[in-house]
Amino acid sequence: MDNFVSVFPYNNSSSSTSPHLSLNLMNDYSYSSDQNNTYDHLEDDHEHGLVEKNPISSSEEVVLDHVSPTSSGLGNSDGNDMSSASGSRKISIKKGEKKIRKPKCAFQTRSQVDILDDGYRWRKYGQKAVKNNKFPRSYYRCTYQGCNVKKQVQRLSKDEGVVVTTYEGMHSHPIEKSTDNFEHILTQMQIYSSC
DNA sequence: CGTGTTTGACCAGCGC
DNA sequence: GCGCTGGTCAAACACG
Repeated sequence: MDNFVSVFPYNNSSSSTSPHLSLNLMNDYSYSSDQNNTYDHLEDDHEHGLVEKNPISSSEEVVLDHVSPTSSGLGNSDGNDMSSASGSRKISIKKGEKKIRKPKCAFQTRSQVDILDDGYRWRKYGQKAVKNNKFPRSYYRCTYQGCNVKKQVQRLSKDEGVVVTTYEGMHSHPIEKSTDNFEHILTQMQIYSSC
């Protein structure tokens, strides 16, 4: 099966497959554990006018959700401090020091498959059942040496056709295999967002 | 044999 | 303090 991926706009009004490509990008670095439906709020954000439209070309459209990133973005995203080869799992956070959350980019795609072939090589390192969602969330990490980009993939239970992909970090290396559409999308993500 | 997946366990944060 | 939840680890396993 080949990866049919149609990225769709948030407005469900145009749920019929539109010929043009539209990407919904959410800069989401601040969700916490009380956010049961992690991404449900994003639709609301869309209505709150947080969306910038950045028409890239005649055939593609990027819809950005900007949630005021604290840091200046993922410019130094290769500094994913999570990966300590020394066995300590979590980041140790000093007292009184606020937890630094990595900016995340999340976007929804309407896809038959969960895994988007974005040209990078990913290794799955976990899967968890998510509250209020009958589909599990999968955790992937880029296998490129020194690249600690992570992504989470989750299918919405209220719309099984929708896959939410959350990227954390930015790749410090070129795409390994070219996939035209996604390469474009990722490039735009890196340009237009601070993710 | 190298690479990727599965899955149970572990840990930390948060709310009550 | 306790339980719930999300995120990660790592051993076992599968596959080309």
